[in-house]
Amino acid sequence: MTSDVGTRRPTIREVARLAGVSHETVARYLRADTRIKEASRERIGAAIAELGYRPNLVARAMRNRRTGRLALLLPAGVAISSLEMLAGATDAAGAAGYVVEVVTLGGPAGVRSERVLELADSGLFEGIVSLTPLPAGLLGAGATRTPVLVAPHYDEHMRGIGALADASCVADLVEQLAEQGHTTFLHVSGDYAHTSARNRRQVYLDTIARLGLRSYAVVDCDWDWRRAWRAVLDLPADCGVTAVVGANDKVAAGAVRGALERGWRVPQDLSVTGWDDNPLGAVMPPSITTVAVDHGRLGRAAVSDLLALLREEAPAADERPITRIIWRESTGPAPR
Amino acid sequence: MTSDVGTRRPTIREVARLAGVSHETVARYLRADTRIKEASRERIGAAIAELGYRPNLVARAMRNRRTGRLALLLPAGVAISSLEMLAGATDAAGAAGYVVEVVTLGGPAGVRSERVLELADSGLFEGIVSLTPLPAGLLGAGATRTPVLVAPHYDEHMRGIGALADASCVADLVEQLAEQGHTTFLHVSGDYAHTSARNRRQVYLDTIARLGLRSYAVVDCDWDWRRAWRAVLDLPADCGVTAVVGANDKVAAGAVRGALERGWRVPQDLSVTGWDDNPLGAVMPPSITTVAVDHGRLGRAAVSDLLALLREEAPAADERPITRIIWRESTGPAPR
DNA sequence: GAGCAAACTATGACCGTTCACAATCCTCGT
DNA sequence: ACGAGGATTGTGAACGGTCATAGTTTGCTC
Repeated sequence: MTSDVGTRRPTIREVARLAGVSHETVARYLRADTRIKEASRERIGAAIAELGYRPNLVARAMRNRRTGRLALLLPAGVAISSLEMLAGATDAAGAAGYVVEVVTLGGPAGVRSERVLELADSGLFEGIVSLTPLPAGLLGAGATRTPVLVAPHYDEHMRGIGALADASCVADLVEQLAEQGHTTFLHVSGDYAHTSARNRRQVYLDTIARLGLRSYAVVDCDWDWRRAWRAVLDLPADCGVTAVVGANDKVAAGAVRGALERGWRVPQDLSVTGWDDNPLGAVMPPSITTVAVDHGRLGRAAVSDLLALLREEAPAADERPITRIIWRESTGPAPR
Repeated sequence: MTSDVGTRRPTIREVARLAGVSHETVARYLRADTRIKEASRERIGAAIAELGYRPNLVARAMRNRRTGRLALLLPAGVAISSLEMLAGATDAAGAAGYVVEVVTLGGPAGVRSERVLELADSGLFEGIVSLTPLPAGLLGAGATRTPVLVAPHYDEHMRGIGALADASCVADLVEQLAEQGHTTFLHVSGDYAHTSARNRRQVYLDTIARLGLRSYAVVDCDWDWRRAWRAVLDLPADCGVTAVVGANDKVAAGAVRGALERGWRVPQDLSVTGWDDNPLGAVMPPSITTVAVDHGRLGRAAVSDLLALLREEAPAADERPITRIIWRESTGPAPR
């Protein structure tokens, strides 16, 4: 096979000339058309091998309007929170014969919208999944000529919302702790600019109220473990708090650290829960009870929904919860 | 602006007709050619706005052979180890006006090579960065018509090699611990199928030998924290080990857990080091001394090198180390 | 107001594939 | 030997831009 960097690639017509057939017959060969004489088939195959021919997908896409590619939009400057989500998305796309392109969108909102429109009309993609919200105008019927699906998992700053901010597990956590005798709780929170942080606090407060429990305080930690640490260190000895609900594993670990530093045992004197299932949380002494979020499934679902949109089918409903509590050493029965 | 999903997009010629100029003048307008009369410019701008015209990048790429896209190859089924690396790659590409497409390659080696060739000749990409090694045949001069750069950071199973497996920091760790009086060490290792695990062990052993220190044992932990935990629990009381070098944060945390469980204090009785800078490692009591690896820079460098290849420039050398030790509470002077 | 260069604009081919349709080649039955 | 009709193949026009080149205006000088 002859080929060199920079050399013009052989075209379907050159293959055809070498094989002694018309270019269209070669095209038929390439699309595995069965109605080709065995003799032609062999000559074409030989010609392709000899020239090292490979189809030009750009030309094909131009004629076809089928590119086999989906775009995954991310706001620039903010890392996607989860690789699993990306992996899930590429998996789902791959299974359907699509390839995913990760495109980052930079600049102010106006510029970003403009780029989305460009992408949607670029002919490069059959569909677009955006992990960041888009201006309403872009989504109205007919605003773009390519289906655009906004995955309802992140806000414009890639802060989890929707399913990612679903805090219902907090209710389970509090309920189960209450069953183990805990009555006075403390919540160490995330940054309230994050919907997930707000929701966790709210469900915490609601559940406390619903079950007639007591919340000693909600500490605004801004995801910063030092504040959770400080808060636990500063708890009055008679505050009665026996359980801390953390907005994520980091603040939970901060709370654990504070407790240990003042001589409290975890969980004998204080139970602590986290969120995110950081792998180290399973190892550190004590290992941390946490909530695992199935990001991979969210990614797969986003792409599946887009593909459904492309095929004009109804999106597949998936009622399974994407969060799941993992009970570990940091929680136990209330003292006494 | 009139536009509907599925509607054919307006072409440059329709814009030209509406503006009363030739299609080529519109093309000049689009490429910001300055030599256009103000009057024409205005009419063209108005026509573009009215029709909602946006250029078809596929058609442009076909004529141009310039797509502005780079492919980033990953073996399917293996999650990329680091988002930062991906973020770095897209950053570097974005800065140069390119967009990165993440393509996963599945199947056995033969099929994968074939897909790489297809991609290289597809006309879709101006260059390809592969994070997984490719068969030697694909890389020889002229095997493909598109530059392919294999980033030397991962092996075929996405296990870190090259810079990612650089274990030279282990020498620094051991040296500094020796300066603090430590003489007898233990290494809790990773899976030796990983070059990084092998290198860390080797540099550990070499440094121990070079400095005339003693290695009590190398424990084959396979990245499993339970084995590190067990190993520390089972250390004879008189073994003399005062420092544990862990192949990553998880086994390090396992070692810490083992030490605490048998009543040893960390770092007063036992110093422990990890690797990877897991964020929880900074919080857990004691916080873990670790090695941070700058994945983002590796991603940026891979793309920069590819772009240099495209421009036929020499790749920019960057001699800064990508690893950096972060000293934390889990290490301290040797006891007594 | 003719002459000329510079500024601007138009024309038609071309990139590599697929599509729609037309043409040719066989294989039979009669 | 001939026509029918299926099997196979060929032809030329699209797709929507850019390139190369040629053509038309315009502005200026004398």
